[in-house]
Amino acid sequence: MKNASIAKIFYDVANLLQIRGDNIHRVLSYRRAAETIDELSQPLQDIRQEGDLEKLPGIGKTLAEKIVEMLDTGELSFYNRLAAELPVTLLDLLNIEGVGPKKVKLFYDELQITTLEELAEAAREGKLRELPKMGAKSEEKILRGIDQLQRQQTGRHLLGDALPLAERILGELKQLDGVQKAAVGGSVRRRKETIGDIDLLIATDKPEETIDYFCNLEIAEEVVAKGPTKARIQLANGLGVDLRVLPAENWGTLLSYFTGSQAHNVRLREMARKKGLSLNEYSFTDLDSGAETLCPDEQSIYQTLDLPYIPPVLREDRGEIEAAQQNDLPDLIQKSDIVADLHMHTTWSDGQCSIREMARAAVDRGLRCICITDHSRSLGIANGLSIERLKEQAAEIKEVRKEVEGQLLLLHGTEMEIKADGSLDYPDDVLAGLDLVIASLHVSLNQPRRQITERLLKAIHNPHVDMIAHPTGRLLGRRPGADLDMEQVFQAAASTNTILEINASPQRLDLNDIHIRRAAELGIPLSINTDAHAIDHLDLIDYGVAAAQRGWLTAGQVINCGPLTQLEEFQNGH
DNA sequence: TAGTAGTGACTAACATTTGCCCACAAATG
Repeated sequence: MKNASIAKIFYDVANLLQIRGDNIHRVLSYRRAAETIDELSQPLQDIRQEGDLEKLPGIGKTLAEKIVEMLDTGELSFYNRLAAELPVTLLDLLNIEGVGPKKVKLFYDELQITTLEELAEAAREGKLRELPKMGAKSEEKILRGIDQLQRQQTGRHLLGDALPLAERILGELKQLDGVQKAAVGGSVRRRKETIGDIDLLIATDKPEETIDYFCNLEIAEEVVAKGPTKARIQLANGLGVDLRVLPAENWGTLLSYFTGSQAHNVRLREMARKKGLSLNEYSFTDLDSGAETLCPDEQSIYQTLDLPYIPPVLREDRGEIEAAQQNDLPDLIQKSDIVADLHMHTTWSDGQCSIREMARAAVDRGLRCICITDHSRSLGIANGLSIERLKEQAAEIKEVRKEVEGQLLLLHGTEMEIKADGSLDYPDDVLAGLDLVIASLHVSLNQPRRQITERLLKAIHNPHVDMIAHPTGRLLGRRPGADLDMEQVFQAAASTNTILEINASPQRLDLNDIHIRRAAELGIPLSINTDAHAIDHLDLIDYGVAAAQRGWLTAGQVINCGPLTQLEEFQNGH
């Protein structure tokens, strides 16, 4: 049984217990365990074999036993008992905006409602308004919520879509009279690969005008909530946008609160309480005297808690608080550290620009080195290069190289197919003539775990292969990526000193943050590349850098960081 | 339920706003 399925069952158990009205600590325990499992980089089966299940945070004797049961039998008897008691379709109702465990229980107890359809019907017939604490407005809201759910508009959105949108809206609000500070918060500020909604923060002395303006934005399809300090709108694409407005004196606490993550905030607030303080989005309050301390910036919050500043990308309660306490936070890689982009395409295969155009664009962006890596012959759909055309391309690269000499190191490589049978697309003697060989999986990504893992390991062990691009092949929100045994992949990459790519394309971000961190722990060389198919794509490097930061990387762990010596040393070693 | 105490019991819980119905549930980080 896979980690994700086990986590799902724990989430379901937590929700069923909550609907049943069970002890909240019990509920939170299951939820915490599910979150822990979701973030693991290794299969639970492996951890179990090491006997380390109970070492995982939030997992003790009872939950470890339940994990073992699921690994062995594929099911959980405790869950089955709960499911016999309460219909599992009740869990679907929790996905409706405005419906939580208490309402679900109310609908079930009073009207025997168990499914979305039954709830919608009861709402249309006006039965819900008869229930205590319900009314006509709640009924309408539930119908809207169900409609939205059925139009599939509640999923997560790509950071690559949300970030530009957030900055555009913020840019407009910044122009308003009275606005002193403005920022994007939430998971967008933390640069999570996907985001649930956009959070915007404004410090102003004219809150009412700001909120009115926000609620009347052209793109606002619906105003979901509107109060004196807070408003929420919904856009046509289903994306929710929250705005929180406070005076500038509350800026630090506001920004911190609205940046999250929730888990990080809870940790900070617990620490505050241990110091006899209460922390909220307005200030610190002394629990004895009631005296308030304002924080004009985030630094002063961490200072009050005796911590160094923790950058937003790390605020996930994945050990950053402990690291901060020991003054052991990583010196995170920055975009300015990147001097090379080692994976990009041209019109020779499926790119939109010539070698010359890509080279000039790289120079314009201050890069010192790029590698042209068009697709190989078997990827016909992308106009992959035959051996003959690869040689012709080498000649053109030689020409352009002269033009940019002194400004840019122009390398000639390939993004070579690892074919479905595990063989490589070019023979060794061809590979030997290239500056950099990237190997990639594009086809037959659905092969069973053992087969596709073996296929990738074979490529890693080929002495000519320098790098594996977008290792899992996932496309965010579209396909999950190959079912690889990542631990085996990491061990092989570590032993052969093969680079693993952090593909910066917002659709991929592959490796992900958790895998990045694990790979770096094992000393595997990493490379952040754009996989650009056009000049503009070179700018997507920001997303790759953000992913690397979320994986706790320093510049020293990334091969395409300056000076170029790191790269040269690597090449000499291969 | 997990963790810490010390082998059966106790404690742990962040803090807010909004909507909507009339005191609370849901949602936000």
